[in-house]
Amino acid sequence: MSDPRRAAFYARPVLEVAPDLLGCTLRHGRTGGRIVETEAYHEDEPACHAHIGLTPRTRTLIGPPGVAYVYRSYGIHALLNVVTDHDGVGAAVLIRALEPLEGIETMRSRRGGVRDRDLCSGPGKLTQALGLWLELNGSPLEGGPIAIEPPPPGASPPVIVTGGRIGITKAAELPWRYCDAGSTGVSRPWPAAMRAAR
DNA sequence: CATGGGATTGACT
DNA sequence: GTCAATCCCATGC
Repeated sequence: MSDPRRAAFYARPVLEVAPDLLGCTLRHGRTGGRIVETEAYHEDEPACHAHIGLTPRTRTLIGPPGVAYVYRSYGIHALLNVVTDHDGVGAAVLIRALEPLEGIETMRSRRGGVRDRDLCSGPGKLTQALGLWLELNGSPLEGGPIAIEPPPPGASPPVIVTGGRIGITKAAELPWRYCDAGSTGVSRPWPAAMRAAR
């Protein structure tokens, strides 16, 4: 099961889905990029929003898989997750970085003059570059405005390295961050295994 | 009803 | 390296 266009792709444990998304193409409108960094979150560990149970905020996260969970971070940024596992289990993959592929001019105008390599090199950056906002919370990833597709034919497969998750204070020791060591688009700081591989 | 804390980023020293 | 911006929502009184 490696085709994200099939619903069963998302109805799996989050630790399987998170690495499988590396190399796939994320699209919104005429903008899109190759997913090069993800993180897994699960209700059993305290860094996950769903750890506290069902609230208005966590309804999407705990609901059926295969939809987008978009929330506001630090009052400023929108962060994109894909919901995984079964209905009733709070688990999702945070999309942390892309390598820009399509609609680069549009991304540049939305991102205000940063270097091309920084257009999507962070979870808040990529939502801005793709024009993803909070209204897309709950959108299906099949037949909706957001699409995730398998790697294009001939694309080099991701070199997957893992590390601790970024920017959290709880359960940061879990190695649930997945990066493509072959990409320069990964957000800082790079995991130790990735620095060693370069 | 008041308060506090982020799954971040960009500007500045 | 430090730090402020900014707002939703969970929590506590």
